[in-house]
Amino acid sequence: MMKVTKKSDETLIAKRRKEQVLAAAADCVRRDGFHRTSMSQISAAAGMSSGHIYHYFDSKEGIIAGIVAREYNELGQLIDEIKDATKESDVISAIVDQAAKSTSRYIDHSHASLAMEILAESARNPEVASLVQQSDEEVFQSFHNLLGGGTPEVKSRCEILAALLEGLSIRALRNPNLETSLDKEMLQRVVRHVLTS
Amino acid sequence: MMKVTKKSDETLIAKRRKEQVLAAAADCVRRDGFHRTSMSQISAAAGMSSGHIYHYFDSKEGIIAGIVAREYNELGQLIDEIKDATKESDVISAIVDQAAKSTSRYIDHSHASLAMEILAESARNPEVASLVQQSDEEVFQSFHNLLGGGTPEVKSRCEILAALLEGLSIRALRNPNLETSLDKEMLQRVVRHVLTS
Amino acid sequence: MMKVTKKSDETLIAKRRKEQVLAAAADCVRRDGFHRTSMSQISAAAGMSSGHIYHYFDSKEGIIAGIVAREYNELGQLIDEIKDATKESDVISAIVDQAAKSTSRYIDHSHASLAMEILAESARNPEVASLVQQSDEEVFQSFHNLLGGGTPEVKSRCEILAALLEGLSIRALRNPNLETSLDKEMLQRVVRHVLTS
Amino acid sequence: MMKVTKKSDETLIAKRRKEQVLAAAADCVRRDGFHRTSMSQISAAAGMSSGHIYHYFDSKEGIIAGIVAREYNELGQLIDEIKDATKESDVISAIVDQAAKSTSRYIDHSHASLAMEILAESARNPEVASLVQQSDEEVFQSFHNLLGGGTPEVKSRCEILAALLEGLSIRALRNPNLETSLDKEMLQRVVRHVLTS
DNA sequence: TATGAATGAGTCTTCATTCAT
DNA sequence: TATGAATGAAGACTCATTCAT
Repeated sequence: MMKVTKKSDETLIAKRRKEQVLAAAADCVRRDGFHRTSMSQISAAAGMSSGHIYHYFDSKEGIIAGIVAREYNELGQLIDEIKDATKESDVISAIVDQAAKSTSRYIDHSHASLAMEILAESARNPEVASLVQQSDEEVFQSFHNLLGGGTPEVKSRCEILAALLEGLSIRALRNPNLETSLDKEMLQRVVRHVLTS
Repeated sequence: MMKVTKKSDETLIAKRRKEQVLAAAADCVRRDGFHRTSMSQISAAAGMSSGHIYHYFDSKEGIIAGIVAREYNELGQLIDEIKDATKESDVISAIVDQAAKSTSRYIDHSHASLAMEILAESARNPEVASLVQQSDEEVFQSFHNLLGGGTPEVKSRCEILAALLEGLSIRALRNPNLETSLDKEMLQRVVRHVLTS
Repeated sequence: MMKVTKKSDETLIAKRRKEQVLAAAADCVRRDGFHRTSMSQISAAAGMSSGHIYHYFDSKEGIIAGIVAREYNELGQLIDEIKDATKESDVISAIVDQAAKSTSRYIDHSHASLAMEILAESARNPEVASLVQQSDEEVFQSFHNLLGGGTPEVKSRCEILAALLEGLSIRALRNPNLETSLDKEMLQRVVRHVLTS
Repeated sequence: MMKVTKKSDETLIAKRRKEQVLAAAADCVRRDGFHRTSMSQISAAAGMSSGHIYHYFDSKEGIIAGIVAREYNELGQLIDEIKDATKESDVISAIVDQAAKSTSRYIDHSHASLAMEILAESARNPEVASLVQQSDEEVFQSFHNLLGGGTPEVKSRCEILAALLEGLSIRALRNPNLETSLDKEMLQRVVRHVLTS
């Protein structure tokens, strides 16, 4: 059911329209969750009739898929930033720096909220699951390359690092005072330890 | 709306019935998520008419609350196990051991799935949020006590440790091969480092 | 469906129990109306389990019938009072006096409320309708007798008088200030005029 | 909850659709009463899907409010007719004539039935009550004006007149032979007496 | 007699989706 | 392209009634 409509032969205008819908939908979902967001909410937020949305997306699930893809694009940019930074410092430091910078993003309620929504959805919905997993694989591939190949050891380090950072989103939801409890320098030292120990 | 009905003056039978409903509902939610689980599914799974469920719970939201509470009870037991273990070894080792043992639980798809569902829900639903946050506070309180009081430093260590472990659930959903990628001994070393560095 | 259970071979205790239920039910209905009054409300108000009510009444509709009958019994008493009064004054004056005394009853919100409920019900429910109509006939019969027989003229006077008095209940619901707007002596003069003009 | 949706900026088509629903709903209510009329009955009678009715009304209660308002509009027209008639005769006679003409309307089972339903509802439902009371006030205002101002005396005459006429609806339900029992000329004389005595 | 646990049909309401315009 | 009227299936919840105890 949930097809990501092919991007070929799409006019530029159509692309913009789709992005407009996805941005609006993502906002709604961050606020209310997938299941509490209705097509009419999305259409209102996107400034477009609900019927017309079906010209760009096959179904509500298609929009979900679009949101997930959109989310991973942002992650891809993170990797690129790290690559750029390696021109001026060693890889480890570049990653540690980037991790430090990302902390606030992971802790942000709005981000955490959407992340949980996507993960919960991926646990039931095979199509969302495969999207999530493919995207994750790509990101990790890039990451392994940065760290000199996907040896088992590097892979494990990456997983632990990712768990730690993404886990911050969970902590943010469970503990509203996380921001004050968490010592960011301690976190940074742990990150470095994970990558180097 | 969503009140956890008081446990006082409930007959033993009523308690069993409620638990029967909660167990069934938790299964459904793990499989399909809150919003895709209908009351009639729950009633079928619980072997009870849908109408009768309302003798034990005020609403579907009440059931959600029950599931959340149930989940935290299990966590309380983990803490107790750690306390017991401290009679035979030092606290740090007891925690590290318990963390190692818990790893597979966090990685378990069924656990991760329910956890994300609860977290996603808590991000929109203030009543679930407050339940989640209160429970978390209690658990952390016990934890701080084990580690000799809630100094800022200890608090931060605990947060980082929790992020790391709970983050494993996220990794499990994003990477189906996590089990093979993750070096558990490396993880154990990191856990110890977080607690002692 | 709606049978008035036979009164023969009922124990005295049973009668009291039925009355207890009817009194409770009438209160509920006055407050909430037939359709918004649940059997469990009635059972709570009557101090009796809901299941047990079915020993005395065949159905919820049977209770309605009981309430209607109960209401007319009260009306019969009014007639008796008039009869008594005719021993000391002429019939017309006795009626006018009784009408004056009844005014406040017709205006009472609680009475008006139950009356409308019964009338509305009688408009749909043939069994309630026949109960209402039979009772009304009986009351009017007595009334005609008081006034020297049911000649067409007397019948019409009675109808007009009844419309006027019962119409006060409608006015009470439509105008919460009826009590102050209505000049009771004017009303009394009109009543006398209806009977004598 | 029960808002009468604003009539401004409604398309003509929407108005017709709403009227279509209200007419259908009023029919259903006359036949079965509010509580026994289901939304699916209304939708069937209105020739419209049940879901679509919610484009025009917020809830079933909103439909009730609409029916009440509709009923009072008709009453407003009565007043207008009286005003027109005063150009050709004195006020009293105009009112007496109109009252005579209205008699059959008040006696009509279908009218009486809906009136009782509305009154019964207004006795429990504050929002219906306020609608009913406001409308009544407006109608009485016009009426007082016709009779040369709202002096206490005039007010009382109006109340008694209204009680008499509206009370006919009650009589119609209690006595199916009212039409033959009631001498309409006698009634007319009483009406004139109420206004002039 | 008396209870209240249990049922399941029925209610209002929402919402993804379609389609005439 | 674009609208939004229209559908109807599905959902949470209520409640009269039954029945084992």
